Amino acid sequence: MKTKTTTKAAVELPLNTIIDGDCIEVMNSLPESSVDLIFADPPYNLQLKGELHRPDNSKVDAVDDDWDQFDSFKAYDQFTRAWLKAARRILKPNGAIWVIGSYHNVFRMGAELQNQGYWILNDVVWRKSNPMPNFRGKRFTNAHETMIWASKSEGAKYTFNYEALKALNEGIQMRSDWVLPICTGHERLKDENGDKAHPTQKPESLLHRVLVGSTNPGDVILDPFFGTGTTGAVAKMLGREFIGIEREEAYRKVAEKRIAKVRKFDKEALITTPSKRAEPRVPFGQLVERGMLRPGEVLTSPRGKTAKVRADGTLISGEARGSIHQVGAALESAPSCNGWTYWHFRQDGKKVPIDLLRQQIRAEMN
Amino acid sequence: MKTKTTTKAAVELPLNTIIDGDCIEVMNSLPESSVDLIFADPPYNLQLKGELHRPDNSKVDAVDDDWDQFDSFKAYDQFTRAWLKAARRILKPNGAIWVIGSYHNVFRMGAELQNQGYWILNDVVWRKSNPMPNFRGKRFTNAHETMIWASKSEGAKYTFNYEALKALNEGIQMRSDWVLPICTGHERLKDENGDKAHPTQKPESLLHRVLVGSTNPGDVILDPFFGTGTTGAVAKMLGREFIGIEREEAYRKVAEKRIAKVRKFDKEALITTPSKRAEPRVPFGQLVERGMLRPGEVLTSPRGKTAKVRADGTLISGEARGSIHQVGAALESAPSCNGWTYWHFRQDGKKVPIDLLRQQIRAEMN
DNA sequence: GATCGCATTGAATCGCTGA
DNA sequence: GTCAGCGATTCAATGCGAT
Repeated sequence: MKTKTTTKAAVELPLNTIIDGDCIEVMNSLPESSVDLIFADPPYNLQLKGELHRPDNSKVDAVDDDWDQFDSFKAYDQFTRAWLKAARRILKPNGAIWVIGSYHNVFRMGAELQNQGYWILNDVVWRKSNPMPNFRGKRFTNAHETMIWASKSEGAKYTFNYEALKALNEGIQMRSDWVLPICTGHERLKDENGDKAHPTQKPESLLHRVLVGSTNPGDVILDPFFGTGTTGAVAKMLGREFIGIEREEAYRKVAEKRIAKVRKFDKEALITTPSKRAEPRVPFGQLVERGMLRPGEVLTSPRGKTAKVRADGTLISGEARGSIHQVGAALESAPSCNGWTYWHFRQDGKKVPIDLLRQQIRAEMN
Repeated sequence: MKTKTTTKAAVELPLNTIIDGDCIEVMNSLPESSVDLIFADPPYNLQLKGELHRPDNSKVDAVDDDWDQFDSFKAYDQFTRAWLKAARRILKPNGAIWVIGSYHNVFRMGAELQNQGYWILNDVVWRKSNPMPNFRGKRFTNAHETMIWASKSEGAKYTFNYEALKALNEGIQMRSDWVLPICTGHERLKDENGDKAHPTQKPESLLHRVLVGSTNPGDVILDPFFGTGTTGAVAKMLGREFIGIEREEAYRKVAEKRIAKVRKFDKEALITTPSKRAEPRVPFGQLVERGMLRPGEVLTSPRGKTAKVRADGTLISGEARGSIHQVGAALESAPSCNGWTYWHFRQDGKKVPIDLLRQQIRAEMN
């Protein structure tokens, strides 16, 4: 059943295309539970009243000048509710969403995400290394934007490439604040007049980190506010599939040209540092069966506890007997214990963790 | 009229005291338009499930206090609406509010601030220099909290001491992200058992920046969730008046004792923001994210060894894979290797060390 | 006395798999 | 559906005791 859904979706989805239209209508036309990740950078300018929609998809009257602040928040909330709902329908159960915004709109998006049952995993701050200064000196330099990362629901098994992100950060786990420059220079797309093609083009570095961290090669990434296609460009580089939705023809044109020029990184470069959780399981008993450890042999802990190996791959130490993990936990009075790194054996006069033997077996398996 | 109000308030307000009671009731009993600034650190509504252990099996002492428990988002919203409304009534027309929270509650607070007509001036990110890591490797390190700074209404003449903040920041305009350490060491208040007196004590450096930036000497600052009184302590140091509201007797006692010890204008007691002029760390992965080096690109060593760049900022060369330093060391059979000077890339037909790219990034950051 | 190393700790929505 | 067992997982700072 699961396979069928996946296949069906893969066939029907308009992969690696930019769809013209209103993002809510387009998303509603796509099959449900078909997308791995959504990255959304919605408009937040309240002047764009004409782009707002009521929940029934009718357009809000743009000519109405009598809106007070409350009315405009209300309209913005309706718009937010509608597109987040459409987005949630097409997300796979283990899919996730990223939204980005500033203080003008991010609080309303965050609250609505929670209201709809999305489960917030982190809020991530994009700290701009070269923001525009506040010229009037009346406020703090607006030097960051906020992203929210959420799974479709509580308890969902979202993708998180912990080791790859840690590698990107030179061995230290990635934090919720990312220091990256804004999009300038030759990366910044220009129109035929030489003006910037899009007012809020996001840097590719931002998407690189998002996609390396929360998708796998081959995943389908949808961007309902595609703009000039940063999401698509980075997805293509990284060997992911994308679907873009954009209603402005000028943006679609720029994006298409841009993505056509992008070259996918070669396969070897796309393989990132794997998670240990994904490695094949090796029962401790196999070390005994293979004679790497002999029944009766004594294992030691870092702090000098000892246990004896038994023929069935269990350990015995005083009253405690059981798996390498159980006996380790019992001796340390700990809630749990990783026996693979806890127990050591003697090799060439040195104490070596038994995990080394497991690694040997795993190497043979490849 | 304005003068009269101010005088009246000054007479009636219970300045520099900690009031016992529910903050909503107490605020409703105070005269309207009488307070210059409100700083609020409300319960975050954390929803913790089981216990959490560090990798060394020690147990994390989590925030599981009764005052942080709410039945639902609806209940939390109701609470938020009520205290923000009470706060707004007692604010002077040109007064302002700061609230602080995490992704669990800050979106709901921000949206409600806007709904009530407060006017958001900035969201400010407190980037913690020493946050608690993510122990299970399932998310990003939760390394920041968010503050929202808002005036009572649009167009109000709020206080902003631009020059003072610029001076605090070594002559550079203050940004919306502040790097400050969490509250530890001697500043962290302990109870009679030597345990932390409050689970979420804020650092004085944070309040110092808030009060220097958005109040003047003599201003009245109210904190409806006073806790152990960081707001009061810093207000006293800086020659401001405070009003604290706190319903837990234990916290009030600690706060009173603490504030009694504080000396006004004691230069030595003033918190100097640590000026970190050390060279910022630049992970190699950032060169890849930023497109300065592309996945698949080949780096060379002075003696002709080669390695390929991968998307997660690691290198691969034959069997060796890992950081620029690890792979360099492996190829040279050396105990260590500075990958920044060891590895070169081609630029204009010449071989250039990748350290040049790091220097470019650092130059941008200053 | 200075230095080194080890233990402690902080607003946290912190597994997965197979029987 | 539940439940038990395997086994993966941490950074910066402070403070204390040993050298």
